Amino acid sequence: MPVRTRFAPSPTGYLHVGGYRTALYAFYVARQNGGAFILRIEDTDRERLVPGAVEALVRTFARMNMTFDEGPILVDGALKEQGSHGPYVQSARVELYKKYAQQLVDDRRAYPCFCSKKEIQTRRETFEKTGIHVTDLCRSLSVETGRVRMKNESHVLRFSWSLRRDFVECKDLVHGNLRFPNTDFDDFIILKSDGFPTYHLASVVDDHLMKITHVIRGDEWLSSLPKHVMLYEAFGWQPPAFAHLPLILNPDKTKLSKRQGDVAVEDYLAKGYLPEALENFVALIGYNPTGDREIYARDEMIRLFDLTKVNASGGVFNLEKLNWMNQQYLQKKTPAELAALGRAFVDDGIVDDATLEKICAVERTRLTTLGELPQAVENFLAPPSYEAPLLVWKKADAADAKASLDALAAFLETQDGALFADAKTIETSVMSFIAARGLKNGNVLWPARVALSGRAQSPGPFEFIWVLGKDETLRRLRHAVDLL
RNA sequence: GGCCCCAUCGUCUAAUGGUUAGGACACGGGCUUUUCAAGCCUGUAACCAGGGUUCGACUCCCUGUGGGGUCACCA
Repeated sequence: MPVRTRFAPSPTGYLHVGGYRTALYAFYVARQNGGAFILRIEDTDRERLVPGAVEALVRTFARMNMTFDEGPILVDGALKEQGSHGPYVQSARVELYKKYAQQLVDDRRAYPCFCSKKEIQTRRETFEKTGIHVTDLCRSLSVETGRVRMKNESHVLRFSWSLRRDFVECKDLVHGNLRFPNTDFDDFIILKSDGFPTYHLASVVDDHLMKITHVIRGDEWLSSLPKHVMLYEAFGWQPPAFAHLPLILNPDKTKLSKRQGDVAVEDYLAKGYLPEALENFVALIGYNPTGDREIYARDEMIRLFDLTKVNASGGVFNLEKLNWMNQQYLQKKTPAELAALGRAFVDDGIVDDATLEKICAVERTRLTTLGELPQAVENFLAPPSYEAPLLVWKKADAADAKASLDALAAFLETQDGALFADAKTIETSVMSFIAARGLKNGNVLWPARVALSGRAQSPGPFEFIWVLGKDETLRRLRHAVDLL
């Protein structure tokens, strides 16, 4: 049987990193087995519809270079569907859920309940106060009564939890075998009074109909697993394999939330994290194929991934490590690649392509995210502003600094364009100039760097000369001489 | 509170009964050096506790403790 996995989010308008990792693992499993990876939209909560959310989600996955084999896709900006198991948006499947819910009613595994929300609420409060469980009154209604009242009374459909055994046994790929005491479950709702299904019914029906082989989802669903197992049993369907993934946590170990930082993939993209770095990082929360390495290409992950080796415990989202990871990926890019990627962050009215590429070449080891590029550009292009004493190297004095800068400027003045071709050539020339004059490296290079950058800490002078070009270099050098 | 899940350095993890408990981030030191980065070398740092099982437990079992999740006509 071909492997089929799905990512089934409710459309909230952004992709939570926890959901993203779930999708990623499902993607790995599907790709590893040559199976299908499916996107299904769970929009059965009509009160929480977010306009445009599906489009946004599809675009985000595209930015993350993840493609679905089935599900909603964007064609010329319009939402379409691909795949032969659709529709893939649950709101378009309501009749299907009604049909299956009715089947359960016919089989006496579900029944209509006419209690109002208020009544239920009252019962719940009574239970909390007294410990006396008064529930499921409608279960004892006769089939005939139920059928009659259904015609003109508002009602929901409840699953009839039958107490035929002490435990519900469940299997999970990451947690192993689980058993839940049967006594804890009430008759949960499968079809709401607005005719829409609840998650439990919809996901079970869809996963079955869409021939999903591995249900991969977050740990927050673990406690409702028995409900789903019972639903499969009531329908007489073979349940898929389940894998409940550990939660991604805030630094304080609670479920990752907006309150404590960015939770959306879109946020990290906007800050200039590379998709492949984010993927690598997120994949490693809860799982590491070898344990002695951190950088894995996607192909490698697909090859090595093993659901049964996913950690059972939650993992903190460690921003420091993401930063390191992103830097690693940034350093592997060529200057041209960085410049192309960086264009999204720096307007071309501010810097031309050639200069941006030079700046990228120089800043490569200093960038944590692409979002820092504008500041880097600014640091190169804005006229330096500093106090004259900064120009003086700790082992020299002002007079020496002035003489050194003067000599350097004079030397560069005489050079033609060839010397300015690249930072390495500039370095070679300037270093031999320093040696020929019997000068000391620090005495020349420190003041030169400050004159060019205006800062105590910055990229080196040769890199500045290269980026700025001959004219601007000389201008800044002479300005420094004047200051001294 | 009921039920469920979880428990290795501060953090992410490796280890599937026998290791000086390994790697990575962060942090400290050093090298390189014109500064800052990057790079290289290196240091500090962990098996939650108590009982078992076993010749031998981080690994298996029990209990406790701690943390988390979930208890909706939300997913």
